[in-house]
Amino acid sequence: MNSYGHIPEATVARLPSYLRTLVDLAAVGVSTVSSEELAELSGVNAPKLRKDLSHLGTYGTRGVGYDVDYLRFEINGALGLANTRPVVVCGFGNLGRALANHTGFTERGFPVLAAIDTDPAKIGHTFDGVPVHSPSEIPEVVKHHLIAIAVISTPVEASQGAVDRLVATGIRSILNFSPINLTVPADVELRSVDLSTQLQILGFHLQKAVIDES
Amino acid sequence: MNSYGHIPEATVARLPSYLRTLVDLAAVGVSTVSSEELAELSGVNAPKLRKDLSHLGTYGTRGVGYDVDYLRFEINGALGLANTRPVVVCGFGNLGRALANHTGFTERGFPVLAAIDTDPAKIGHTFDGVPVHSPSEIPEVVKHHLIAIAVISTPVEASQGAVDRLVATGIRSILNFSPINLTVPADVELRSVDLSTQLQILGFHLQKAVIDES
DNA sequence: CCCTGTGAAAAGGTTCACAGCA
DNA sequence: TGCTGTGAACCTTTTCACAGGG
Repeated sequence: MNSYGHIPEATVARLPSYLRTLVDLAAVGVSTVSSEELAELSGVNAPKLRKDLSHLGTYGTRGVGYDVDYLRFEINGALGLANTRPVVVCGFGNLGRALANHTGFTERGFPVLAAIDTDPAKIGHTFDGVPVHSPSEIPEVVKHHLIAIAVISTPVEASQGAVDRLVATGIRSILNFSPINLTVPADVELRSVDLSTQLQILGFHLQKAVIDES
Repeated sequence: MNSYGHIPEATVARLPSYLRTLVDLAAVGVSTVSSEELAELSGVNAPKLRKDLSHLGTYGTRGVGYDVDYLRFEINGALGLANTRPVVVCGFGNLGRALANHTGFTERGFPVLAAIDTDPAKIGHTFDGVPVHSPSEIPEVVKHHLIAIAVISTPVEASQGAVDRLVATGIRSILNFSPINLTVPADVELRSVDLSTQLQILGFHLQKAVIDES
């Protein structure tokens, strides 16, 4: 029942990285870690890490550091990972299949329990344990698997339609990989990851480096 | 030779989205667009869009709006997309293959010209036009294809090693998809996209919504 | 003495109202 | 009049220095 006060968005975005580092440390048998070490391994600076953790509570021991298992438990709780969130993948092409197979999803409490695709050759079959359904079956699939989150990996032409169907069945969390700006009601949380956008940002800095040299 | 002054990072991150919208508008035959429309279609508000564009230059016409083709040309130039940047994909598993096939990469000037993998069954073969090489061939591959950017889609255990090899051959732009915090020299730009991090952020807000209701 | 937790300052980003040009 | 471009206010995030408990 801890409500964790108010955690800034920038902090929330970094918590998964800290959690990953803590899991790795625990696997290697480390039981205590300083903010300096944890920050270094997580790719941030120490004051930022401490400020981030201070928003969750005071889980460290002055003069010592943080207990790996305890901090791990607390971040896990803050992120709501105590609960498993079943996921449906919409669009079972190359990317969709890669995502459905992504072990990191299941490992972190986001099992992909079903996929949606329009290809009759795929519908009704199961690939790597993931059953493929037609778009018309979305309501049943969502209800049956208690789906909490939808991943969009359809071609761009199909993504807005898929989102509309999902929203109509009550889905309120969507992770979009198709390169298009989707429209959702205000109470639906949509996060978009455009793979080429990342390359374009890298491209910008490459070019800037050349200009700066001249 | 336009150096574009100094463009804030937050603006750079949004330019690809504006560019995408402009390309779509041009495809539908729209030749002029207001900041209000362009912002709406790009998923931002109008003042933010105008402020972003003001960092590139004054490309609009007061009382009228922006010329779609001209603005598209300018953003393209600002992002350095006038040049093609050949890409190598390291780790040719499910995700690597999906990325290598991703049409958005080639369309936006980032052709995937080669892949690297340790699997002897893949090395020496070509999949969907992408030749697969062994890690030891990285220097030759980079030189031969004038590779500018590397994408990491290896298992976590292999990613730091792959990055080290790439950096040694002179690669200075890396897009990492493996869920681990990689270490690179200060002059190498590393961007990381952890797919499960995005789900965890969605999970956080899901949980918060439940708490807020109580 | 060591390392965490935090207030205060600085930097970066967003919003707004409106000046100014077509 | 209409819509862009921008200075100023506001908010968020980061940084820093150090207070304070083990």
